Amino acid sequence: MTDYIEELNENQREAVLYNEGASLVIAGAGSGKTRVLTYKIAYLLESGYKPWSILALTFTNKAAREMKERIAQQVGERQARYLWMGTFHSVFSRILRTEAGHIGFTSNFTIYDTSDSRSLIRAIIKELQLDEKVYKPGMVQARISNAKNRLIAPSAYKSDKETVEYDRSQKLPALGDIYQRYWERCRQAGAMDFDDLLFYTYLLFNNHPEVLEKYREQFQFVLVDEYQDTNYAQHTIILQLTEQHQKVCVVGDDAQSIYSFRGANIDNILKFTELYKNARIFKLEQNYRSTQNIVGAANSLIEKNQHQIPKEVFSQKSNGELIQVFQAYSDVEEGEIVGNKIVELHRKKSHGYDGFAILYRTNAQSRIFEEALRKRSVPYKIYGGLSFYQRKEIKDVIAYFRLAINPHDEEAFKRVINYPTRGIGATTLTKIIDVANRESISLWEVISKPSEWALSVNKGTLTKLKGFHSLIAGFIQDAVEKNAYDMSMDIIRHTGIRDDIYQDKTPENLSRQENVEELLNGIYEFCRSRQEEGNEHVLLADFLAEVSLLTDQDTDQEGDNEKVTLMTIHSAKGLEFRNVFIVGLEENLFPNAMSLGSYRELEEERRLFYVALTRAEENCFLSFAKSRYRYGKQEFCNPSRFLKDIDVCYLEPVGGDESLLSKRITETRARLWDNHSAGKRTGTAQISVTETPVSEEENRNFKKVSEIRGRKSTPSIATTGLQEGQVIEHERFGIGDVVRIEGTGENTKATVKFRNAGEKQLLLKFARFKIIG
DNA sequence: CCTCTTAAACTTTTT
DNA sequence: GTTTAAGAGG
Repeated sequence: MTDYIEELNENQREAVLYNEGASLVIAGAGSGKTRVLTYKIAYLLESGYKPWSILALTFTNKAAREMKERIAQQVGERQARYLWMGTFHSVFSRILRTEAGHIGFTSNFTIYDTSDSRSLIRAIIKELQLDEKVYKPGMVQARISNAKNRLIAPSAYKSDKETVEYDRSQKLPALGDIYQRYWERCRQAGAMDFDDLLFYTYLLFNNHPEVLEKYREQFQFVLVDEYQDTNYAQHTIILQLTEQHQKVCVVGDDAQSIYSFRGANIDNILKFTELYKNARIFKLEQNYRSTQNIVGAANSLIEKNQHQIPKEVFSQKSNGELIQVFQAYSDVEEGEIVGNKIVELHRKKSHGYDGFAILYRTNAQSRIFEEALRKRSVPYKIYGGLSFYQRKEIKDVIAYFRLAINPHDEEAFKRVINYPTRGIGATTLTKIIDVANRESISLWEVISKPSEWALSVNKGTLTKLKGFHSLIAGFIQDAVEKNAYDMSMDIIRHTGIRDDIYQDKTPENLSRQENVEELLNGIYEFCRSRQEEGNEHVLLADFLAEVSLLTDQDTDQEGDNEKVTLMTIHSAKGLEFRNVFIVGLEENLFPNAMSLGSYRELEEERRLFYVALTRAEENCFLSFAKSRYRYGKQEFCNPSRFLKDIDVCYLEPVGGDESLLSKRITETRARLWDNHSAGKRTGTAQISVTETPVSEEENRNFKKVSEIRGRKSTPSIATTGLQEGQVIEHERFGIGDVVRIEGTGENTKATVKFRNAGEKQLLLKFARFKIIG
């Protein structure tokens, strides 16, 4: 028996060792769920399963990566690297790219993000001459997404009596038509949205039994993490893959189901034992994360929910501290209290900053805490909100990338046809779209043969269109052979983006420059790490395929240790922190006003609070403010009903009686704050005083193309010298021992066991490291 | 066709 | 308070 099995408690061990058929692991918060999954996969590998025959689906890419690393520590990188592990979306997009031909796509299909898809929906609403006030794009998008998650295609949608009747009663009879058009336009553009990645996987398996058979045979064991947050489509795909062999293990906790707005359905857990008749159920109830007080408080809260699988989560740790509840007079004061508390714990009890998290219900709440922490020079990192890839300048650049890979991509086309300005305006674009709709072709096809499709524009415009066309056509040609980094440099130069953002030094432009440089450096790193792993040709398409499913949760910045974490409760799922602050516990904020409509939604909010509480290992602090700025107006608020749901024996109220003093502080602060923001406005002008000429700036920040090329021809000094048994220090992976050297000359590969990063294979001609022993 | 000014809508949560 | 859409004027 393998030694790590000894580290598990009885229930965990049973869950790990049972591989005869389907199993459902109900894992309470902090009960070592990830540990069970990792050990189970390690155990499967040791029992003879090949790594590529195991499919493990996680909720975030980061979770997948971390789990892979942990498995690598057990069984070695050699095996772990071939595991199929990732989010539903990333794993199935990979399969869809391989099988694209079966469903009428090419392997280069674009993935539309939420804003691409919304913008297309808006365009369709306008084309159908519907009122945007009635058919709100966001709401239409939600309805379409919902249909897709239930695997209802446009044709089925339009022929379903009940749905049609419902839409009519809602005074939205055109929804089916919008859905149909949206569907077709996505196909025309060679694009899939997030929901399509699941829907088309289902269709692929459903309509092509031989393809399904292939993957069924390949994936001999399937594991799913966070099963309570899967939707009907995901659940159905799992069933397609595993119904025959029943080798499936799903792990989840109904009490932590917080994604119903995305179609997730708790009932998937309940239905599991109906669909897999002989499924065994394992319950993990011992919490290893939190103190007894925190677990007790969380239990007393979740008891208030009707709809749940009964279980008794318990902790054998110490009682720990009571949960402190702070009352603040304003949102700003709430920030001050939290900031002070963090500084206090840091100073007096020397708690490292990385052990702190501030969790809130909505992203909009982050600002105040940022201010408070900045004022105290407390380092912090913030997740969510506007992600890097959502920024305008980044989306613009990426839109060109997308066109170079898939010119039919309508949203990318519209985005850059006139950026940088080349005199092709709204009128021309409308004409192109009209022709495309009339002929059922993509916008790109229209401008490829404008006369053939009878596009009526004047001569000057036609020339401009031709210019744009040949620009993109050139990129398309180069993109199949050129290195992704060279390609991205070409694009930024030849499109005029570089000239546009480097022409002046306004603060906005400076930040755009920084962001574009960061993107380029990202691509550079991407190429390098791929090359190190032995891929000679890293194409722009490879980068795009990866980047469209990345979220900023997945991209850990260097030097992000020792920082306080700010995030929404949703993104905190699966994480743990020594000290957790749950803020904004007010009616209409948490529970959110949007969720007060139904009991179901209210229970989900309560589960959300449960998730938040159970993130804490040692200390948990709750806070609410009596007034808060919303839409620029001050609003008064009442404490959240959830505070009353926690048994008082776990709580310790703090402050709230120094009303006069606090009020005075708040007023003074409000005045100061006005001055502060006024000062900031004049301050911005001064930032641009220290300036370097554009060219220098460029040279400093853009890495030279020759750097990549250069190393190809001249192998690094290390290639010749490196021997087994030596110790190296790698630029990214740190210190490691050279285990093995294979191959000769150009293709020499080293297997290195890194002390922190696990075992890696490095292609020496690309690897950057130095020998230290 | 472009750009500047003004008005309105907006906030739930995310792959 | 912030961001994005629409309208006016060049």
